[in-house]
Amino acid sequence: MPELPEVESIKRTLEKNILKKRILDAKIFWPSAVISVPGEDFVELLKDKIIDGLSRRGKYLLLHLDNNYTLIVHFRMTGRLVYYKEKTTVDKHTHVVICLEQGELHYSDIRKFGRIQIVSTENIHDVPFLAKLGPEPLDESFNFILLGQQLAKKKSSIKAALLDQTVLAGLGNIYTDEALFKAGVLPQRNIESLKVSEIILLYDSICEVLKEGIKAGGTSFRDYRDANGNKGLFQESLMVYGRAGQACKVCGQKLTKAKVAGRTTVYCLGCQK
DNA sequence: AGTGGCTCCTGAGCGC
DNA sequence: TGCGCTCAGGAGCCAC
Repeated sequence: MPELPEVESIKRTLEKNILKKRILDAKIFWPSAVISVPGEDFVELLKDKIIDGLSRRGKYLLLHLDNNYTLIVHFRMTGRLVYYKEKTTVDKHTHVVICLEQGELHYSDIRKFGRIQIVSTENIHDVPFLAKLGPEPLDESFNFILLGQQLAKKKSSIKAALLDQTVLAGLGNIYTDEALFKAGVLPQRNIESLKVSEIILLYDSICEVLKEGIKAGGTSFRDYRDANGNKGLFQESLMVYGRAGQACKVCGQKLTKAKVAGRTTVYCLGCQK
């Protein structure tokens, strides 16, 4: 499930292959996967355009085209964007193929939650989900004071707040559980109960797990692949996510599993307070 | 404003 | 072997 480190890894592997390449055509196999500009044809907006740049905002990947349009890709659970040097056959989960002057870009998604949207670049800040996104945790301008201010807007559990993309952009279930473990904070804790020292620890932990995730090329728990079709390695470094019932790698205590903020959550009662 | 439930989807894993 | 069930979940939406 692509979160910030996975989308960043896709962006980095994609940059090497598709930057400055011209789009010749696009084929849509499952129309619900794409959202066009009202009154415009998705494929026509792509044809003959050059991919001028790539960026990432939270869990969204942005492909900037030279006609002042931007493709926004949200992978949700099982979305993939893979570059192939040669023409490649599609499978039943391939929803969009973007044909480049050299190679093809395949968008596939088993669970069909993801979407590719094209918007006019000048209106990009009006796109609701982008406009509402909270700060980028790895931006230089982000710090523990800003984290504290963002958290103070909420009155929920710390886990629910960290998953809220308007509080902070890019965290999903995996990195939230990992950051909370590293910070020694229980996911059910109410935000108001957090001490400044814990906010600082949380800030450091969020940055660390995200950076380690990027360094490892993301987490391939099940479906995630980068733009070259390769798995990430961070799943080998996970301390709690997916390890319910197993021994804590730090204290040896059996890890606890519970529903917090409607999500499966794993934590250590020995290490997290 | 918060939570919980529903929705969109498919595949894995399980019991029988 | 295969059926039916449960679970996984990002995020928008709605009811309470």
